[in-house]
Amino acid sequence: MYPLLRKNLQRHVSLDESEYALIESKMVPRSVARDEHILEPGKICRHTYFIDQGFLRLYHINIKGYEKNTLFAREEWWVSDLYSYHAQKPGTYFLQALEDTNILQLSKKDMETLLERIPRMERFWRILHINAFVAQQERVMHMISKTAEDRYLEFIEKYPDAELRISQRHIASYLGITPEFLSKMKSRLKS
Amino acid sequence: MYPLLRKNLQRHVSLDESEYALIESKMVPRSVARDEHILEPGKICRHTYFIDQGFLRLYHINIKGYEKNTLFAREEWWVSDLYSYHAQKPGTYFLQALEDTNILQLSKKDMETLLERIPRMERFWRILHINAFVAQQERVMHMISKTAEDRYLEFIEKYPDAELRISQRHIASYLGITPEFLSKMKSRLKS
DNA sequence: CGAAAATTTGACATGACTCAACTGGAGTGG
DNA sequence: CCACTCCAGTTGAGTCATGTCAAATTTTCG
Repeated sequence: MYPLLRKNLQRHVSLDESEYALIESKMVPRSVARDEHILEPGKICRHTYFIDQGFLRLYHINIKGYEKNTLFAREEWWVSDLYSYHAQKPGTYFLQALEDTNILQLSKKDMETLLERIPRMERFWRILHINAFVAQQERVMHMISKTAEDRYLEFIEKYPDAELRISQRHIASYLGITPEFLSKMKSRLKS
Repeated sequence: MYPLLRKNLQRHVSLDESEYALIESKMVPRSVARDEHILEPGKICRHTYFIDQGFLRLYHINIKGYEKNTLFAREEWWVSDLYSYHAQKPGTYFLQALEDTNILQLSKKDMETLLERIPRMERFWRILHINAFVAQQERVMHMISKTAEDRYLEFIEKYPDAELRISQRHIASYLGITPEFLSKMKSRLKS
């Protein structure tokens, strides 16, 4: 049914057919138009999302009123406002589609069911969150020890298609710099 | 045996006596002198550590040769070079005691055993890593959207005892600024 | 007490931001 | 097919936040 989802699950755990079927039965497909918001601050994040096709950004608005991208998510990524989802309390993030996107959503309640009925799912989520934590930790490390230029170069190396799919101002916001400064950096790099 | 460990486990899962006993049997106490290193880059992180008493820092050395603190860990925290521990590949971090410290260490192999014999442990680690991820994500958010001064004020509010236990240059490194600049900021804040 | 390390202070340098003007597509409607 | 608007991106001048380096001072600890 959802080959990309299977592939993703198989990365970390092996499941039998009936387990796959159960998981797939809980995943609700949904299509989201470009620019549409899936999540807004103050609301409780009731689902976690698996991206089958497309591109999302998780962002917040800082004290000065600027949008700041916390995280991009592409095909085969899971995304949600994890605090809000886990605690079922109002969240702080926006989640928005940057392209027309197809997601599979899993409610908190169905997640609990899956965790009860398929114990290996605990393992899957544990590993997923370990990886997510490691990635965030690395990003913190880069923020505190690298210059904006290094961070940019690393970003385009790590996500080679990013410049095609994400506008420059979103990349700048992700890197923690202004779009103007990114533009200047790029022209400096070219020469 | 280890009341703090029990308290920590109870935060997220409920276990029976025999399960506690099994867990405690795998935790190996170890004391670490101030300034001693538990972990160094290039080595495989073979244990995860629970801090019973004391204070550690996880840090790395950046391209310019400066130490950069990625994370502080105090009593009741679990810490390791998570990537290295999980993948059992050479890591990139130093882990060092900032005070005389008592830790309980759990080897990767014993961890696997615990996960097999106490399925609820998967849940425990999943939740722990969700929380860790959320905390790191928040830190990234602060790095990209707040000034150094705001980050400092937030830091001392969040860790009121930090200034007593951690030297200023370590705090500066954690915040991503130089010790000199932190010093200037503090004198500005006083007036 | 004395040496080494941590912190403070100051002068100067630079990375990164702000604001405003300009350029150059990508739609949209006539 | 043109004129128009609307963004995103570029460029430049001036400014502010933070870094660098070196010297002075204080604290820590053997």
